[in-house]
Amino acid sequence: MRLAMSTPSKSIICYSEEDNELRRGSWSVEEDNLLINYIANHGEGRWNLLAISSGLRRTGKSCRLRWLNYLKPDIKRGNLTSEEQLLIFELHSKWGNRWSKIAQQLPGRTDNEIKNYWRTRIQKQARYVKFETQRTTRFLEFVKGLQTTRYLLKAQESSPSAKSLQDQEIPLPSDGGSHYSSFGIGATPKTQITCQGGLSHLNQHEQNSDSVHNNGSSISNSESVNMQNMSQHLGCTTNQFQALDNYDFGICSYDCYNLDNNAYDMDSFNLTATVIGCQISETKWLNMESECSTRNNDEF
DNA sequence: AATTTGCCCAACCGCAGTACG
DNA sequence: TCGTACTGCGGTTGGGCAAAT
Repeated sequence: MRLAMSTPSKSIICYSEEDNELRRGSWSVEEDNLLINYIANHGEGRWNLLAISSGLRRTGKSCRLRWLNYLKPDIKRGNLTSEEQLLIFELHSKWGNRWSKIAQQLPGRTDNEIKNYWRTRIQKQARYVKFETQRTTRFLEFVKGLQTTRYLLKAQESSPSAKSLQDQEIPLPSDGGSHYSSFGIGATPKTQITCQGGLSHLNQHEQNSDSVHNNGSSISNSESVNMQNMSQHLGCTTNQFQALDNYDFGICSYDCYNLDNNAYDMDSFNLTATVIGCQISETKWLNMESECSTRNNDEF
């Protein structure tokens, strides 16, 4: 027989006194007191014996966990300080998900607490990076579109009989232009209008570039895209856009921090690092938490 | 005011290592 | 040496709560 039981923090489902089945879920105040008193008299350890002898209808594992993560007198409560957070980052960069080892370096903090902290912060971080990744992917698609446009221009130059560019249907990257419209560029059936903003830029570029760089196969460093122009297309300020280049989502910055050993949603980190290859400082990492939630609210 | 969504965190689960008979 | 029990660890789940809609 099961019944709902309330505790100071949450209601739980547990088993009634009539049966002898093990209890699960949240601990009651009475159970806590029982455990505290038992350990005060007999000490920690031998958890299975403790579970039986104390009269608690819990597993030894459950008793141990309750004691180590909650009842132990030296456990610290409250938010992690900035120093503790930085220490966690530093230790995690060294040891990865060795939570208990990390917790040993933070007196009063449990491995469970650190693990939870890491998980929630990393999830936020992953969402942030996904946002930037999407934006960056659109940017790269846009650049590819410019390359295609330039290729067609070259083709036109070498073939006087070719149709004028304004009359041509310019192939668009992947989904046929949705990326462009997502930049805030007018998405019209005449997709060349979409590309014209880039064309004027490219034409100017080509005047300044040598023939090697203008073979249509790549965009060289000297042909770096006009940042102001691109940031407008991307729907962000130039500073925001340039800031992307200052992020390194942990792959090699932060003490050669390696995200591959993280079990959480790290795909986006690696992807972004591959695409952007930029840098982020420690303080940016910490501060991005708030920025992330703001952006998510604004953009999604 | 009601409902939904997301965050936080306590607790559980499964596995691996160790101790012991 | 082997089997079993115990312990510890990392990953995951689920409920409460507050903010957002």
